[in-house]
Amino acid sequence: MEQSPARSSSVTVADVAREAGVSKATAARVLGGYGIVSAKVREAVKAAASALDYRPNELARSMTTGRSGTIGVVVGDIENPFFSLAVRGITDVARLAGFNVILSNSGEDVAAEKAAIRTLVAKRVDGIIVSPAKEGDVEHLKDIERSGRPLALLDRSAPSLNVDTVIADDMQAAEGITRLLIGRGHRRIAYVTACDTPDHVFHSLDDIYTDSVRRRIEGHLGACREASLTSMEEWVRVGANSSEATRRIVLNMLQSAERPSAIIASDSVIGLEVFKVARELGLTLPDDLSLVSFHDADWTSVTSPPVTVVQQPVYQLGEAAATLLVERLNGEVGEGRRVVLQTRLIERASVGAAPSSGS
Amino acid sequence: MEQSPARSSSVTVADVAREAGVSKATAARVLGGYGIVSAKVREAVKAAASALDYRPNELARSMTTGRSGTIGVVVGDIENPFFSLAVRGITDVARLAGFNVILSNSGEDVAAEKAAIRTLVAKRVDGIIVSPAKEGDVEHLKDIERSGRPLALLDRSAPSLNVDTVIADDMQAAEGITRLLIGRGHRRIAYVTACDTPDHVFHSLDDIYTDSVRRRIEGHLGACREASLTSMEEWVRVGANSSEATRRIVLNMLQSAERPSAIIASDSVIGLEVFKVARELGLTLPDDLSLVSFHDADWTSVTSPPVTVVQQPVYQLGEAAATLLVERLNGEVGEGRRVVLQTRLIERASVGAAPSSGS
DNA sequence: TTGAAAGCGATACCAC
DNA sequence: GTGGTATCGCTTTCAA
Repeated sequence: MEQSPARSSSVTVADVAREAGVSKATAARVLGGYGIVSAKVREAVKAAASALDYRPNELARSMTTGRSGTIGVVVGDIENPFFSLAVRGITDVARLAGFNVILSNSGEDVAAEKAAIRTLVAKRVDGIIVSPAKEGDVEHLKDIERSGRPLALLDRSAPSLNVDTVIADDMQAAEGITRLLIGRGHRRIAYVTACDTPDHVFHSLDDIYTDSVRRRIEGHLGACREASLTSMEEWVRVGANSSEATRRIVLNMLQSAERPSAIIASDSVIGLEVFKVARELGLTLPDDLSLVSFHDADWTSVTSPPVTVVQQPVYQLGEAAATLLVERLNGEVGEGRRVVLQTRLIERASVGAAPSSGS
Repeated sequence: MEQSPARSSSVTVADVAREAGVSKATAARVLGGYGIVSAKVREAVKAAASALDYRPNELARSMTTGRSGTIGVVVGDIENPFFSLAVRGITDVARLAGFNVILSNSGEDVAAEKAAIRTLVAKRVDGIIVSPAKEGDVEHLKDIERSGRPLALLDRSAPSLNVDTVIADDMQAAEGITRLLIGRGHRRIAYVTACDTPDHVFHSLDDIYTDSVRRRIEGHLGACREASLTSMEEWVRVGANSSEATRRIVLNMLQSAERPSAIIASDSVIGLEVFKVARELGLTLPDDLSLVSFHDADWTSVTSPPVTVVQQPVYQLGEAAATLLVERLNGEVGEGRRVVLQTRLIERASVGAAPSSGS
């Protein structure tokens, strides 16, 4: 017992075959679970395998079969509850379908995303799911297709890519929020997002390279136009990509002479920061400031007041992306499919009427 | 351009070698970045490689070198902010050290954990980090060691395993909390944890198979004994492993005749549920109920009142585990090391004096 | 410095 | 049914 081989085992099919007194091919058949073998031989091989403590080498198997049983996932930040929930959806589906997941963080940086994908392809993953940092910069994603591997896009589409894509109806959601706010009398509505521009100022939609973010701003501005509100672009704030940056942006806005009466947060991490800053400044929600956030994060329902949010089907987003990918892996062919999941506005108590002093 | 090979590339070193007019071995040397090659030949090979759009096959490389450049991570639930933050710490360190991460969810189920580890070993990951579901059931973890791969334990130790382990000082943390509560006059202090027992009732410490949880309860009960409080075991509630279960347990306790005046939540997911139930029942924190939660989750600081928590160095826990593992991978040998990271009590406003009606 | 050839551990094709 | 053997793409002696 004591002398169990401390050295890496490396018991191979050949060893098992020898022990069982059969050929390597036969042993491989039972160990690999393919081909036809007599019951008697099968038992003998199995016995030999467990006696030797045989461990299959997936690497070798992958090399001959061409399938690694692994899918690669590249997201912006696994620490963000949005992505960790989506990843949970992906891993659940993957496991059920017999796949493992290699997870990479891009930090929303295209260079890192590129490197991650290069590695994933080198590792011969069977397929890849990515949440592209920039919809315009997708040459590396086309490479995936060229390598013959299926690709699925999560939460963000890329117009130039004809691949399976799963997104939420961000535009309608944003429209809905903005209409709600306008209906309550708000005119000075700020939109805060993590996406950044070179000069950290929003000029036009063309500045926004992250698809889901652009669709949201598009919906928001559309609803504004619809209500004949002009120059609302000035109220769009970009660059909230860390809690410090968000804090700075929000503080700045809220302390200026003409401060917004309502803020839309593009994700729950931003929403949380807005909530903190507002409280720090002694602003009362919703009397002094209205707040709506994307993503029904756990905390949004326990604050005082609880926060009105856009509930996104995050887990399902991951599930759907993984499902589409697995279907491709199982032979599905044809045009890239586009799945749009519905969001739902959950009205809580962070939205109130605009102060009458306004416009 | 149009006729770029749609078929899986499969440009191999042999192809590059041919194109460059050198031997396979030479081409492999420059492509693999090892051995000595003349500058001239190196350039020729590189040119040929990019002309052919050569993509290395890590699988084949791994098979000969024996290293896959991958580490496996098995956690209870990536969706839990505790683990997603720890995983972020792991992936950051791994990436810097040149490793990828294969992520598996065990769902705190030993069978799933076993299966995940089996797969990971089959895939020949270089090392594994796991947060064992049960400290007693670790035969499969010993297997990892037997396979010659380093193993590191995250957040939970296993006495029978002499491997690198990174944990927080849960026992002291729990002691601190309980002393604080007792000092404020509390006598009916409930402890709610996700860990379950066969009959869903806590009898003794031996029931608790998850190391970190046991250390916490141990600290808690120790502080109780210290203050001559007896039968505090009756106030320990197990089985809060889903929001529904937690809700049921907490509702039950809080609606009983003799309800606790303070609750300790073993993680932030439980803490959130306690908060929700308390509010639902119209209980005011901290007047009607005091609450302390483990894990300084984002929401704990924005509630009214904000919640007193044990701040755990979660990201650092992941970082440290990955660092220890990488060191092993780089040749470090010897006894398993044990790293204990300090926690810190963040006093906010969810703890108050016990109602005078008590004992 | 470069080349030829032997593995690594499985699968798969083709006879028997 | 079972066995022999080429093969996958790369690394790694060992000679030249």
